[in-house]
Amino acid sequence: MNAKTTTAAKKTPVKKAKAPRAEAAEEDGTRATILNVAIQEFSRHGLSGARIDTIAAETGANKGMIYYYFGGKEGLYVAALEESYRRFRRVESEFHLDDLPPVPALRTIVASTFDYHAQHPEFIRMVMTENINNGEYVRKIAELQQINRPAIALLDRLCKRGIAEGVFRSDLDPVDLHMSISALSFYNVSNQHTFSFIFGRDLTAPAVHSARRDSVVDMILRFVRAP
Amino acid sequence: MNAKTTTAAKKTPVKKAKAPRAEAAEEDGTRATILNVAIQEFSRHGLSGARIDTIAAETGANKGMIYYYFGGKEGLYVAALEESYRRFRRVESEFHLDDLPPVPALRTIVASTFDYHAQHPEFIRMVMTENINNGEYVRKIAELQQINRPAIALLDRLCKRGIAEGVFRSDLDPVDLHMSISALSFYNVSNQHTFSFIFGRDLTAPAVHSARRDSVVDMILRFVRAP
Amino acid sequence: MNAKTTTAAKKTPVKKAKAPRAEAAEEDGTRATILNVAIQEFSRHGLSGARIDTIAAETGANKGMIYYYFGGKEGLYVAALEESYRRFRRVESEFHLDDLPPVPALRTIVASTFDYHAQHPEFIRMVMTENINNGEYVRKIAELQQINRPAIALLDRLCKRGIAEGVFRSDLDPVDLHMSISALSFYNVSNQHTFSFIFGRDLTAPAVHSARRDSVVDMILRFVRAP
Amino acid sequence: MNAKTTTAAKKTPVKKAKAPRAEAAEEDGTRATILNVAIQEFSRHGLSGARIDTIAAETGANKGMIYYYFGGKEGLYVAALEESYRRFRRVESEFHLDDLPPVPALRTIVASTFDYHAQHPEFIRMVMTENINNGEYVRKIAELQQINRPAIALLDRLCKRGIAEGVFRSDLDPVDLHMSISALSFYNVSNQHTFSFIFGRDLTAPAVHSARRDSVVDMILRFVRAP
DNA sequence: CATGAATGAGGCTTCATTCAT
DNA sequence: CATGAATGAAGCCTCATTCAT
Repeated sequence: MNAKTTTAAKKTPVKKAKAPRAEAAEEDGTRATILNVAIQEFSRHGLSGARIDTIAAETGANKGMIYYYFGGKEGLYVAALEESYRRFRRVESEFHLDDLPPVPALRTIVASTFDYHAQHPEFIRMVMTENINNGEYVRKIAELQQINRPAIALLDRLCKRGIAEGVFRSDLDPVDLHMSISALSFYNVSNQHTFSFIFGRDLTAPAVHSARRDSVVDMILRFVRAP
Repeated sequence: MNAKTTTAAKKTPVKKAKAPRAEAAEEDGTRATILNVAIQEFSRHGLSGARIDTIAAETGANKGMIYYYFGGKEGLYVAALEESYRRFRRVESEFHLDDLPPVPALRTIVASTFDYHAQHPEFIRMVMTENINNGEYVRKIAELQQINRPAIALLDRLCKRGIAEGVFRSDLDPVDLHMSISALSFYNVSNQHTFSFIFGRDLTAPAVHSARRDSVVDMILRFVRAP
Repeated sequence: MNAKTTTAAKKTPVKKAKAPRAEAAEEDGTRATILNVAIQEFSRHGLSGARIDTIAAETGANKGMIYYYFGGKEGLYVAALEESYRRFRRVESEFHLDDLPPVPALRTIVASTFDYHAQHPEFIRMVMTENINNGEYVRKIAELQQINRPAIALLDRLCKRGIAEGVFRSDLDPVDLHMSISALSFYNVSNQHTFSFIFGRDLTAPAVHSARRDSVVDMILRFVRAP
Repeated sequence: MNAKTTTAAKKTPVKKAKAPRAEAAEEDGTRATILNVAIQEFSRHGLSGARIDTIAAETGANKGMIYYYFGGKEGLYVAALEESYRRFRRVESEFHLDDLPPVPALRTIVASTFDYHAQHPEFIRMVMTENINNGEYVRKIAELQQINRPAIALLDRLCKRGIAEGVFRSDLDPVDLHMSISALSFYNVSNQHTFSFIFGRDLTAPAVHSARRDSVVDMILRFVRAP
């Protein structure tokens, strides 16, 4: 069900996930190269705008390899989407915030999340693309919930700690909080082109970026603070 | 040049904005019908995923009419994008908040904006699509800044009033505030498919929607409140 | 750029001159077949009148192959034009006139050139077509001057020899002479349809053809003869 | 049989040659304007390359007018072709050479013809185009032979006079002579683009033009001269 | 595994022509 | 006569996919 569930599923044998691949995909090898190039291409142009030819050309490999490893365009897209999420969420497991008091810890999370979004536009664009696709392909990634769980878990622990210490409001919902942090971080990247043009404020300029980050951190902190 | 950035733009007359059309485009007539259908198609599938044939078929008109009125796919896309913005922003001019105190006024703005985003996913998707396109086409819409100005102006007046009355912090930036409101409203629509799947929370469910709206309103109000 | 001067030439690889083709193009293989058919089609209908679909159909190959090998209609046209010149000029290198006295040698050249034009209307028509195109495409053929050099070189040697022997006028210009021979040979083919109709003289009739050839040979010989 | 003999002759009523037009077409009025523009367009791009839209646009009139006056693209093309011939041949009737001795008279004819060709590339291009069309449309112009008769008649009288005076060879054929003069004059215009590029000699440069004219005049005179 | 060649469906666009007013 | 709008056929080109080697 990985590749080729939608269109023209007639003849493809779909040898999925062949080759002794480790879970990490930044390894070398043809398969990994294709995946890296695919993430770039799909994030730049979306699913329909991406070109198999371009991916093959930039990979240096032959087009047949894409079909061999991923079964087709959609299979490759799903793999690229999954890998994007995987890389993006990997960072959260690297936070070690349990030694920090809740407020500085949250401050760190928000600021880091905000920055990390800006540093990974290809992930933001993959997610935008997938939402344009109505999430049709993301549903095929079985492990996706699991991949994203740590992000919520981290906030959950922090909320509990902050509430216990009396510095956070007691009615916080970690998912809701995660959503706010995500929204404020995501938008800055996802809408940067239209926003920049319309309001004449270049969101990638360092000063603008950090002012906005401060504002976002401030907003979140005011939101959670106990009355 | 607005339309026909691609091929053989030499001889095509591309009679843009023909026909005595009023600024409103919800009128009938072939041109208006095409535009309405195009907004649906582009917002559903993006620029590269949209199909001229589909638009023509659903319009009931001949495919050539698209070229007659809009010069080509890109010309039509730009027109659809502009019209989307125009319709979306039209609502703001209908707010009459000067009689309300600043806090209720802002509460109204945020809640309305949040709801209005949810009610107009085709606009959100157009903007997402255009950002996937790196804002390449939005730049061709000369009046866009002007179309969006009232949104800022409204907030600007409100901030000044709230600050004068001592109920808002004195360091508010209307554009920054607008951005936060937009981000929190936008994300709920733009990322609904991935978010729903990953966190198992259907953002379109009325209860979820209004809980989230309350949270967003709350967040904005806490943010602006004078200390 | 050779091929794809029109649309979206961004990503197209346009692998020109692929396949281990020898300089001769009358070989078989898809590429060669397309080229041969294209020469017929373009010479019959000109650039704008030629049909890619017709060429593909007569080739028996898939339409995509034309784009694969030649990048597009214009790329194919340029290749067909170049190949036409190449074939046409190949004959001159097969003359071995150095053993003949100047006058018979020139007589041979003129008569052969005249006949050769009549036997290769597709070349004449390609050249006409290209002149209708203002020579826009011929300029893209880097080797064209080189391809045509032998024709002048042959006449140059002959003129020098004739002058040295005192049988030719001393003020001959080989390029001018070439032009006269070409003009008189070319016109008979290029204008045959209009001329035939207007003056009721079928230039392809053997008797008419050879009478005209004699007249042309005579004209050139009288022109070069030493006083 | 003027317009619409070939394609899609289904429904067109073909109101040919309406409007009280004089034989001359340089008059003003919509019909004449269309014809003038059409000569330019067809001579520039050939029959298949010419665009009805372009002609209409440059005429300033509506496309329907072309159909009204000429029945369609082919009808207009035939009319443009006829008018081109008519204008081109008009000049010959203006020669008054009976007072000149045969040799100067012929010299005048050749030089004038040569120059006149260079001054009327649109005529040369119309004739090229029509030959690419295999003379399919020229046959529909009933008066064409008659239009071209004076050119031969002029030469015929001159040949007879020159022969009678003993200055011309006695075996001259006026049609053959006309053909030689035409060929040498025509080629300089018809093949100028390819020739210029290949041999690096700009045939439109005044010095090149007159040197070539001298050569052509010389060639014809040597050809006719009595032994 | 890897490659170059081939395929076919479908996409965007053009253009001569016609129609209603 | 004149116009703007409409039509439909056909044109060129792209692209995911497959195949033979």
